[in-house]
Amino acid sequence: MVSTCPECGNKKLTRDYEKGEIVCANCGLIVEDNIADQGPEWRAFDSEQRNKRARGGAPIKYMRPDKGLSTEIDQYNRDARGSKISPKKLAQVQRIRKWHKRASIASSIERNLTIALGELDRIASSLGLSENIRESAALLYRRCIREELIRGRLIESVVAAVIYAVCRMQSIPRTLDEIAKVSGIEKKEIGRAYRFIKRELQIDVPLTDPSQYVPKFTASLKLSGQVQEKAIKLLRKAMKKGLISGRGPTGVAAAAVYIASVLCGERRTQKEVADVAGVTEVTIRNRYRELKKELGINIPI
DNA sequence: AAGACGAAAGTGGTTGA
DNA sequence: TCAACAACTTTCGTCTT
Repeated sequence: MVSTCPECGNKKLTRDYEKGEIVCANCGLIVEDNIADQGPEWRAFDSEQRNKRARGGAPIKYMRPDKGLSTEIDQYNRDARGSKISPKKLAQVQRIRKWHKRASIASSIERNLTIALGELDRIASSLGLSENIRESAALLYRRCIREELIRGRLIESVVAAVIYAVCRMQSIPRTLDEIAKVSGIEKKEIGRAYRFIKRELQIDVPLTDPSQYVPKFTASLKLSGQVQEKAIKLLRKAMKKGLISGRGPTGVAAAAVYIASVLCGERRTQKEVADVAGVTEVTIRNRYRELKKELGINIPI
């Protein structure tokens, strides 16, 4: 995300979520467009959701827990005139204080969930994830709250991490890059939150199988199903030879798709494949070299 | 002229002391 | 907390089609 105007160097940028633009407040240059609205999702599909969501309030970025919204009963045991209160009253005040605090905690969890579920829904929609995935993600997020893993972390980054984990567990992996793009959270941050919750909740997330990326790549490159099958077959063989451990799964998948496209006479350039896979040509070449060597593939021109 | 190839240097993250 | 390390990227020169 840009923070200064490239035109005049001004640091004051205005976000216009209606138009989806970030505008320099000084010179009016549109610094970025098509930005994601990070505000909450207001749609409600049933009465339970409506109760949770329709409460209104400011968009996420302005919503800081307790910022000027909550009250607290102070610690000085005085009444409004400043004189000490009786022991009997004192006990009552202490009781009230205790419950007041508990109630605020409960409502802060509520509030947290409201924001988180909205964000979850938004990200899931942008990524085109199924209802099933959303449910699992929501469940996992609730576990995070229960285990108090959110404290000190941005809600959004935990949500993004949860989605990343669930996608992998359900074998429809999304890259950290994709999630970073739609969530507006840095990849680094999501990865950190992901590792953290994985460790704390002791959840088992399987290694990403590169062939899971193949259909996505072949589709964006408009390659036939034949190429897709070929690529997956190549990956099967590669896996048996232990060629994929420690490698980025997208790079391996990209190389397989590239090779398959050549073998099937539907050649795509390395650059084209690299672009849809989100890796560089060099990486494709490196994986391609390894695959070629180990599998004894000879490329007919 | 465009694409493929690979060497070399740089980057960001993980790991183990 | 720091250094070593592997994977990946960037950049660039050369070769091939």
